[in-house]
Amino acid sequence: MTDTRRPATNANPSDAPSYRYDAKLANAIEAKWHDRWDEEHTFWAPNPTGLLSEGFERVADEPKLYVLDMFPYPSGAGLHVGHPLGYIATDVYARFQRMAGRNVLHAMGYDAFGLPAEQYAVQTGQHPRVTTEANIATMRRQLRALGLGHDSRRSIATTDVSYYRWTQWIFLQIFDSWYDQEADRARPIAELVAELESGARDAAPSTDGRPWSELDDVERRRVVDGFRLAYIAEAPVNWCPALGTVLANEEVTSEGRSERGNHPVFKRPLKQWMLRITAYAERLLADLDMLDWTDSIKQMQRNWIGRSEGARVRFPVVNHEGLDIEVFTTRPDTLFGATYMVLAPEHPLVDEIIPVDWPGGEQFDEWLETPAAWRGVFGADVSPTEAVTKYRRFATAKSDVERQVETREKTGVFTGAFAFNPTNDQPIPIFVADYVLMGYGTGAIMAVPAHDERDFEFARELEIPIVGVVRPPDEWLEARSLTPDVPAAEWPEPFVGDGVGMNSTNDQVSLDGLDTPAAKRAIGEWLRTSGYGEPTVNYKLRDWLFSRQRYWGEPFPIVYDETGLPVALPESMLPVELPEIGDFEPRIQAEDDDSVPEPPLARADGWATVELDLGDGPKPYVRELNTMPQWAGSCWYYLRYLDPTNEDRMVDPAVERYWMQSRRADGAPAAGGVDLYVGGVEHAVLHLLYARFWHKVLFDLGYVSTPEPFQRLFNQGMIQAYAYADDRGVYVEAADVEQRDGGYFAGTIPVTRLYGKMGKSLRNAVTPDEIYRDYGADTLRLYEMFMGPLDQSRPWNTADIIGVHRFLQRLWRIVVDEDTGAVRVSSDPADEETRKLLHRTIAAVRDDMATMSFNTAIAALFTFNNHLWRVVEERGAAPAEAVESLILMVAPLAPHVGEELWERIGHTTSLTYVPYPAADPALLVDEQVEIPVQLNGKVRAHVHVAPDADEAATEAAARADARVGELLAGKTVRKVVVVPGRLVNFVVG
RNA sequence: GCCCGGAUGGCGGAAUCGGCAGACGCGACCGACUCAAAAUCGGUUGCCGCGAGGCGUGUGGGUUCGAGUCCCACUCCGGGCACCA
Repeated sequence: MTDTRRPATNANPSDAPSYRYDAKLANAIEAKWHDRWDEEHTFWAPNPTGLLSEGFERVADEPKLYVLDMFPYPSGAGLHVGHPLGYIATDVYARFQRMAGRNVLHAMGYDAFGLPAEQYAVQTGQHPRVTTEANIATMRRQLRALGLGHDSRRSIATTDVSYYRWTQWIFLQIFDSWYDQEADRARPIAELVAELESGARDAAPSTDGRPWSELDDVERRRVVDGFRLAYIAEAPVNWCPALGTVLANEEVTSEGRSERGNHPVFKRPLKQWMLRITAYAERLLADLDMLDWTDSIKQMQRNWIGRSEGARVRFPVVNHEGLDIEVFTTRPDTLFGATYMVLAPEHPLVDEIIPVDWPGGEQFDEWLETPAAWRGVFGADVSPTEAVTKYRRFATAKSDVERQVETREKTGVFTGAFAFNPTNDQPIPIFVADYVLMGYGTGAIMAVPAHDERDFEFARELEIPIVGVVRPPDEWLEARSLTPDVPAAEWPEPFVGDGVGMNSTNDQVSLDGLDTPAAKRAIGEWLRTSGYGEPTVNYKLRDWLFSRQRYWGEPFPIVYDETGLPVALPESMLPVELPEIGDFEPRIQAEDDDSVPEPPLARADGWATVELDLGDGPKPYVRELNTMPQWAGSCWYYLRYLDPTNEDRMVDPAVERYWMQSRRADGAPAAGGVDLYVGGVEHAVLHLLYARFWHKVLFDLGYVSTPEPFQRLFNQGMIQAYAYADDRGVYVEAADVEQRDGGYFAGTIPVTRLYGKMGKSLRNAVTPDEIYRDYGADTLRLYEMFMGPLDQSRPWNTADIIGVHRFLQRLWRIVVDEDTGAVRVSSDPADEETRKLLHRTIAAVRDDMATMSFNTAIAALFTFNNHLWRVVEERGAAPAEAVESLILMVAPLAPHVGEELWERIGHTTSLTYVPYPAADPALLVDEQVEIPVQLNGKVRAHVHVAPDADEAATEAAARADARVGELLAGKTVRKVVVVPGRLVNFVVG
């Protein structure tokens, strides 16, 4: 196999026929049609109203279709052939749907804010705007060459001031909203203020019990700010010193490194903007059911949201009247078995509960002396405070990477304090251990070692009592050679499944004998009545950390007054333009530097502070100096495509309704507005979760009409490629590798073949430009669609391209004489065979195009193309009806050749809106079908029958066949299975 | 560890409901054209076997007249999550 050798398609062009479809001709045709489409505004999709409504009457009766790509980040690296796969697919689909009578909206924009542009700008010393615009121009040119049918009027970049003005506007809507739990939706903050003022809502829970009327202005603002969907919080955040910025949880890998750049990330407390995505956890989870997404993506979102049902339980701290430690547990039924508690090292209550000395003596009967192991490994003479302090230092010094790599041996230290197990008032010790995470639940747990792996391990380590409160099923015990009377402390491992309650009775409640679900209900009831807790639902999802210490992002439309509290700028002051500064470099910090990071915008002289009149006279204000994360702009671009020139609104409501009110395949109203969204699986949680969240806020506030943005999501696979490394493991340029003598060689150096992502790092990138040069864009399009199913990853193999190129050559040759350039199409009617094959092809291709099975659509077109070529060879020309249909069917896949041939056979207008061929059902049925005859399930003969022959007729036809007669001679037929139209099977003895 | 997805010729891949495995393309082989080669065109091509025939969809079992497709148990590969109480 010679993957990398370029077939000499045009090796000797001077010798080839003058009018052959080769790369040179293809390039000329393609350039011509790009210009024509631009001039004729071929792909402009009219809106029902507004500036882009010209020509709407033409499509007023057509159903709309909104096809969307995940818009690209315009990187400086340029494209390789893997990048446009999804764009080609959506273009083929959109072109097909236009011909099938839909008003199709398909546009392309650029997600242009963000880290890489800024880093590149820093490296080259140029302003990020300059490099970004250059990158966009390059990418536009490369994508234009593919002939993508986008409505160019709707192209936006998130960095356009006219775009991010509305990103800022949306942020203001989020800032000016709160989540009404009873109504289960976001509402304007003004309505909350009204409720607080009228007394309809009690401010007390957030003000130490003081009523609204007794609060001063600043206190009132604090209360209201505490409700907002966008709020400032001092919280442990992901700090990436190497990038000089904080990151969202979603941007940190499981190895505790930044997704961009793979730098270490540390937790540190910082004051940052947060968006209250957690308020939407349940809806983000539940509404997944309405979407046509793959199960795996839905599952990834479900896992990220991480819903679990359980209970909150409050444990009173011994000797601290009124102080409770609240925990979340999914197994409240094991509460009687809680023999200790654990707080996360960062838990705020740790400092409050630590006693001066280790408990001992008469203090507690059970704990005559604090065991040495509980005091930590820091020496026997340290105090509880010292032990905990040292342990905390030990825990935080471990980076997330180390926590990951280590064998997860449980470590921890006793705080010296106790809490009462509320079921029996027994004091249980409270530990600090880093196996409990501050970021989940309440940052504290009740530990039930008999029924939890981690607690069991920890309890074994520190010799803490293990009390079984769930009797395992007999099989579990038998598998471990245990009997029911063996105490849990002697089990080899904890029992974590469902069983039957035991040792769980007090004066008020008994779980003994109850199965686990019943026990959960009973203890939930008891918690509620006793006041110790209540059943609840907990989510892994955290609020979205929304500020970044970067230059190249959207400025917040926020200023701070003398109180230090945030003030939203009025809509009339938008946009807040990104100021020009000389030095946009982030301040990179050392890993141990814990000074407050300085955002680049702090260096914007004359901008960072500003005098404004926000209604109470001119006053000095300090601007918010952080910028928004890259995800902000990508959260709503699909809405701006709808109405990109609207200066008064984010999107006109009538336009929004027109494009976003959708129906599902079965005709039912869809939850999401975008009919088809195609993109890579890498955005499964980040972008797709954030965009759904923003959409739901906008839905609650009445700015969009659907609860979800994207009805159908399609994840295209990745184009991968072989890569080659020498014996040092260094990658060599894949294009230079040859296969010979059963091995691979770069020159004379033997190399080994590997397989992976296409790109610079593996030195195996193939660029679209080289494929245009050697074959043309239509060949590239066709090849990418023919490689395999769109949702699968598949290897690029340049050698295979020749196949689809030959297809186009043959198609061309059917219509155009290669030597003379003359068009040859016969006006004679097509023969029977051709017509039947044509209509069968139409039926198959239409079907496949609608389901995006482009690879099999192309296979069917190959077959028909080959047939028509034989007709041309036999008769000198192919019948016009067949040629026209073939051109129209190929056109969405290879639009330039399609248009050119369409024009050459005599049409003067683009085929973009010509109806896609429809199959005549009468031509799809055969007079005779050949069906197999099996003996004991093995095919032994074939017979011809009418397609509608019934069982008896089919069996009779089979028996009448001479070959079948021979086979059955002398055998006893025990059973005959007849599937009319499919087969006959004789079961013989 | 948990949750998804996948495994079919030399290669990419086809195969509605369980009903002729390998459509279509690449490659390979043979032939036409050519002084020759490339390009182009035509034919052959799952494996074993001269043939009759046999064997074949990751492995082992099962259901069925019939299994790539359904069920059970596994292997390997890819992706996601991971001390989530």
